[in-house]
Amino acid sequence: MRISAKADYAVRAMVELAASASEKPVKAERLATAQDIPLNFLENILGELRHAGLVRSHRGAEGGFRLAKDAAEISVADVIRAVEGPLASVRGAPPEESQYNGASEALLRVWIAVRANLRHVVEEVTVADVASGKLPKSIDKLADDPDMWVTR
Amino acid sequence: MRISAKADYAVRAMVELAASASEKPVKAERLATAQDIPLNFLENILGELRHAGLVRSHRGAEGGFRLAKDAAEISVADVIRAVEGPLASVRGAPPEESQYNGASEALLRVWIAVRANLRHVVEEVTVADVASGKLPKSIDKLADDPDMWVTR
DNA sequence: CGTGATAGGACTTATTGAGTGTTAGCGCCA
DNA sequence: TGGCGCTAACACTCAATAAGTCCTATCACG
Repeated sequence: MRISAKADYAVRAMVELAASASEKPVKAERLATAQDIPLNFLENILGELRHAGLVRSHRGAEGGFRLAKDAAEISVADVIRAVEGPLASVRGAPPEESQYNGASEALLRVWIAVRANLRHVVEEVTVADVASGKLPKSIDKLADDPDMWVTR
Repeated sequence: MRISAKADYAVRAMVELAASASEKPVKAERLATAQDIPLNFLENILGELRHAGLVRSHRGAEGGFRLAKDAAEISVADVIRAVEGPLASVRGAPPEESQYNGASEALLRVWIAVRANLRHVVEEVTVADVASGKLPKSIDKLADDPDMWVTR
């Protein structure tokens, strides 16, 4: 039920990369200062993103990172999965692996529904959407409800 | 993005309490065996639920726990908040407290949308719903999509 | 008054988030 | 062509939190 710092940083770094979209690689340090992320921690994250095939890296003086594919092809969910593993796990494992006895049998369906709603958001929004500031209509609609801006 | 063991256990304990709905209090040990929860950890959780005013406890030979109010008046969100604090935080703080620079400005709206969709599920489902196995239609609809049952 | 139950800490242990330091590869330039 | 400054890559530490255990006081009822 919480979005980790790692996931937040990873998405922000990807968005920044998308915004600096040229053929020249972007240095990790520039990403760090632009998005206010601890540099060393960011390098860790970039390593995982590279491992997942979301970014390409280049060493040397003119080195840095660039997106491995078009920003519009990368969803927020892809980024989160790359650094955090599966979305919406229960006790660290996929919901369907848990055993629910008797009275709480229906709880599994609740967790599945939570996951479904979560996916609807993060799978639909792409890195390019965030970078351009233009979110899909259905997402904007959710975020426009003033009730959702209060902490409860 | 994960449901903690504590939250899962707490909801299951509440559901079990709702299902054993008589005037007699239910002993912690019975809840533990029925829902397969470590007894000592469960006692911790029940303490927090009591503190939040969701359950009433009774000591002594005929003691145990019972719901403090009607099961239909208690949402899953209430239970989770009692043991975990606010739903859907970003880096441990409410999303609206984070600062998003430049390119990632729209990201805040994404996290708000995530929170909104999360709330729609857990605020709507009550402990009574789960105990009876009859979830609200909108939730059932989400859980019926076979796509949502695969881990991705 | 004694049995059986909750109350509620204090105390391990494991996991993971967060951050640091070191190593090794690349490209330029002398 | 050989070294030097730049970069990513990787291994590692530290801290916080989650998960689970254990112990002792306290209370209620028969």
